[in-house]
Amino acid sequence: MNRDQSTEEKIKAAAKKVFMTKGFDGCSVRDIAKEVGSNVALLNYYFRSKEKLFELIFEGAMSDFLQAMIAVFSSDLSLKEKVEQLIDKEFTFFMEHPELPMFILQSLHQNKTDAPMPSHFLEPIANTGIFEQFEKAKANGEVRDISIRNVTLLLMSNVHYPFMSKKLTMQFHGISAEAFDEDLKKHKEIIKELITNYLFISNPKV
Amino acid sequence: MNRDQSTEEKIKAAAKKVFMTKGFDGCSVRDIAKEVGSNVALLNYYFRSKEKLFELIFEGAMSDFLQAMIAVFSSDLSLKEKVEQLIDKEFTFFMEHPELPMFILQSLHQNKTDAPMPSHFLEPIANTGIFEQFEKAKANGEVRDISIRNVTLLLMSNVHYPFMSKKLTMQFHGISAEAFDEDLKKHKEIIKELITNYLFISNPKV
DNA sequence: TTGGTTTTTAAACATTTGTTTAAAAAGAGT
DNA sequence: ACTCTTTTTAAACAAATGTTTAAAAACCAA
Repeated sequence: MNRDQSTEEKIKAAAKKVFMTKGFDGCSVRDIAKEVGSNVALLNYYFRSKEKLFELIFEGAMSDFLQAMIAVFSSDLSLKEKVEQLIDKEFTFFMEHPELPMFILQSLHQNKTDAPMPSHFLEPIANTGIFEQFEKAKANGEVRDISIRNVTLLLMSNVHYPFMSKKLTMQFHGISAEAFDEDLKKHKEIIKELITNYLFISNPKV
Repeated sequence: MNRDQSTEEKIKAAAKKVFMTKGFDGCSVRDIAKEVGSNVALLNYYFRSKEKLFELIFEGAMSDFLQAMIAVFSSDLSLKEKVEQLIDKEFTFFMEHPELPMFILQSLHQNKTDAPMPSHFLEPIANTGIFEQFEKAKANGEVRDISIRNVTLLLMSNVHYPFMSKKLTMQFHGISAEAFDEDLKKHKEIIKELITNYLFISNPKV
């Protein structure tokens, strides 16, 4: 049957690279074929169309996007530790995949994937029990009275946006990519302190 | 010479609308012409090409983007008041132009405008004296020891991202647009408290 | 080798793309 | 009315687009 699994994978890798940097509308199937080093027809041989190929890449990206979250949430830590770990893990993850946040938001923005987010993305998160843990902590008075949705917005804003704003920020301040990466590290520490300080009621240890 | 100034303006308005929602790559000049209700040739008659028209729209958007900032910074307020006002003003501004942050970042991301940010965008901000005011407040001990670049990143993250993440957040939590807008308002209040609390050293008034 | 299947290719396809051309329509001054 | 300029249009252009076709190449079992 098969022997060379790598062709299909090569195409997916190339498609991911091209879609990520140029977006669905910003590239042609020939761009992807050139990246693969082969013919356009091959893409439609393995995947049925540009759209189908894109949906595959998008779903993979979305999956990656949520992985770090699930890994942290399903661990056996206190809420505060989870928040701190989440920020750390997401930052190291996005350091290696800095295009991801922009790709996800841009794709959703242009209705490039019309379907509502499939439940197999969201259920694993709910199944970690993070929501219950949060509500309990709120009832206990460990955590400020704030909705989980606002916590999410707060976290995502401070974790995703910096990676999306790289070019804007570099131009705005006239700094190099290296200087920006330094700012990123600093930002991570800032928001860790800032967010935990805000969310968690300081309980006098003594 | 002229009599009907409105044709050129109509095209610009249509182009703005279409470019904002679909992006440069996501639309054709015929889409814009249809929005205007006229011929494609007319676009190239007034503006020389799709790219030229886009650059015009982009510059206008970038200008709007920075207006609120300049207005607040050049006022005669304390730093803390300026931060609070900035958050308020930007939120009300983006409530009316929710597509702007995504449009700006997406355009920069795809090098759709290769040129570095022109100085006529940045100089007005520097000219408000906001940087000096900030450094002085830091020296006075009113403000935490943090770089202006990190303050900017913090503010932009929490002000811009929410408007970009609307679809993601709505799908993520399975909520309506109205519910999301409520979350937005709450978010604004949260970050006002959160950021000012973090930045400004509480000085005992008594 | 032979025959049959899978993979890869070059070429063609019908549309759509941004832009240009040339003519028609509208305006303005006389 | 007439002329000259400005504005608008329909049509055409070459190039690029996503997709399909049909044949070549590579592979594998006999």
